[in-house]
Amino acid sequence: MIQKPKGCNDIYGREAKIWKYVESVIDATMEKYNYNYIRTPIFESTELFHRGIGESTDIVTKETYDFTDRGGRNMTLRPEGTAGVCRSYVENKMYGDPTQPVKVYYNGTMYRYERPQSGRDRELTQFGMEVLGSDDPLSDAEVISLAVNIYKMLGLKEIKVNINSLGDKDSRDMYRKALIDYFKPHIGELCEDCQTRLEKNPLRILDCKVDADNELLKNAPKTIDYLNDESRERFEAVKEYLDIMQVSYEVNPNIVRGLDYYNHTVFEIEAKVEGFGSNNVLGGGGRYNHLCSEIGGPETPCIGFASGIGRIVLALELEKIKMPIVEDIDLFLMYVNEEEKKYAAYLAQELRMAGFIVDTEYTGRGLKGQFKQADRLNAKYVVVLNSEDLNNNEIRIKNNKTKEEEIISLDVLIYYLDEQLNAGVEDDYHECHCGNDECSCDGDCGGDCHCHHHE
RNA sequence: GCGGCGUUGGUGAAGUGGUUAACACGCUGGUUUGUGGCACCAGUAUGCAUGAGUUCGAUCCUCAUACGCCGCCCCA
Repeated sequence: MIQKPKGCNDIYGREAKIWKYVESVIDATMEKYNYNYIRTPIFESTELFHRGIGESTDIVTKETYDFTDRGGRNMTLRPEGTAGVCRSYVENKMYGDPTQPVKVYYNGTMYRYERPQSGRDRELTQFGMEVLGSDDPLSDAEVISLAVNIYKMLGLKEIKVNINSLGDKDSRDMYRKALIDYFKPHIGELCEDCQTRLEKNPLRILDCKVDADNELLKNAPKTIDYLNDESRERFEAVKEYLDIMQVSYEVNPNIVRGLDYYNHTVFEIEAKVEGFGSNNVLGGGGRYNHLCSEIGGPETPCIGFASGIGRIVLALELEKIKMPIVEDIDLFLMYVNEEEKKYAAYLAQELRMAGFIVDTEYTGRGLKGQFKQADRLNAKYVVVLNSEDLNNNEIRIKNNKTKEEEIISLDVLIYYLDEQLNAGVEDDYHECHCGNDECSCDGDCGGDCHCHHHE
């Protein structure tokens, strides 16, 4: 049997409906913040990622899907979204648009050649946003608040923002040096991995799980202490805007992010979810003021965020969060003989065009099997087509919940269905997903609740 | 890239070196020749991830490969 490639997934059925719902919330929230959808290629020149992300880490050298196309060009399946967006910004000269900054969001598949494990696939779907062309701390705060609000609109509770600042290039270099100086005399007390990290990527030692309880780590120099005045003021401004926007956060000096291109603000957002394990980070991002110039564009200050949709879907399911997913149909059309089947074909079309969700029988089941099928599909109404009725211009329609059957004129079928189906529409149709326990909208906000502003 | 464990019908799964691979759900048909969801009856894997080997004989033992889960590395 042909199997799907390692680390890839088929998403279908109920899970697919959850995905579409999550994506619809993302779209709606992005729209409110005035971020425009952008689609960039799934593969790009290998060079884009090498220059953008940096050669230093393992990431680019061995963890991407590289291939040579028939023209001999070196291509790479995108491992993340930011580089492609920056390339597009530069190539399309968006820096010339009068409406700076450029605010965009994407949602697409990324590819990483890694050994799959919990919460980590080779093909994954991420959404993210980027603000290109602003160094204003307000844009940092806005990106963070937007990310938080998407999670909240989805109904996730206990969202925690961890924020840190790496400072500008000077601050970062100073800090890196300070870290090496600090750890070097104690190198023997670190785990094996950290000993190699010391030269390669000293910042990551702070993230180490093995040495997490090591006193050495707890007393290590903090990025914040090495910020120069300008960087420090900038970080304070970001935090102030977050306060004003009523986004709660925690300064966590161990957040460093893996990539070279980050500076100033870096952050990760985690959710406390039962069953999520230690790997509970939903997404993260940061400021990257030099990436655009690195790939040949003008120096452009940017900030962005990215988050895996698969993990969000998993979190929603684990938390058993109610979602407005349609899992039933309006009407199931049943028939027995060929004449009735033909009428079913005609009627299904008519009703669908009139706006109803209609299904019928395609596998030759008997009437008994068709009733079972109607139940499996959660049909609200069933119709058993009958030649005699049809000759009398009549049709039997049965409420599949109350089991009451009525014989009505074919001419009023659409009107009848419309009336019946919309009768109970006032019921608890919308669940409020603002994520605020104190919310008083009682679900009548139509999914459009802004009550989290009153927290 | 390294390591541990796993893979049995549509599904959940039991099982054993030896002839018919349990049980349950589901599905199909019948009892009921066009109004079901109950009940009863019947049918439903020449097949136990794939390939090779050991053996008189392999789903079971060995090895390899693929995929999965979980760690490590790395984490965008």
